[in-house]
Amino acid sequence: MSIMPLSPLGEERLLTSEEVATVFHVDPKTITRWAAAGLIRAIRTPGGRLFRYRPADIRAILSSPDGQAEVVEAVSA
Amino acid sequence: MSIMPLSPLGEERLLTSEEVATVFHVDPKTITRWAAAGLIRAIRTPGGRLFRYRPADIRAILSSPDGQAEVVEAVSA
DNA sequence: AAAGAGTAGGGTAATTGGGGCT
DNA sequence: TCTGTCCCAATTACCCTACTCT
Repeated sequence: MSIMPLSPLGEERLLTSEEVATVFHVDPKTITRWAAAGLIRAIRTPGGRLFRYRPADIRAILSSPDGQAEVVEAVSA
Repeated sequence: MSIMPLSPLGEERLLTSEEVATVFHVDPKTITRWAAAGLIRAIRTPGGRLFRYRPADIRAILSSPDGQAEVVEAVSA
């Protein structure tokens, strides 16, 4: 998988838990934990099984010293 | 360079306290102290327990004669 | 439709960071 | 003052299984 810049909708391709885990250098399980705990915004696939993440949200966390990326919007629920 | 794979966001993977400790040949605890004291920039995981560091920041410190790497926002993507 | 790959969930052990002390 | 080690609590990592996605 290479660099697929944008999705057909013109947005950046969503990241998988494993990809986000790679960024933070943590276990993929930890990412799903953060998502489940509402610590990071996640998008659930219609099947309800998978978590996907917006690159912008991840970058926001990386830019925050506290890792507290303001959850601008409450998680879907 | 480029032996180190880039993360899905196009950045280098973050380093753990232990990895940074290895670089400086000190105890990991010392690294977290530096981070807590603001001597080196650190990114906390959303879980709030772990510290992660940008390779670029560490390199900056290593390149600085006094080890005084400005804590400025080095990266602006 | 079937098979293979990938990912989330559960449970438990290990690691990490905070505070205190040397 | 700064660093390393001890104890403790919370988070994180690794095991296996079940279900989804391609």
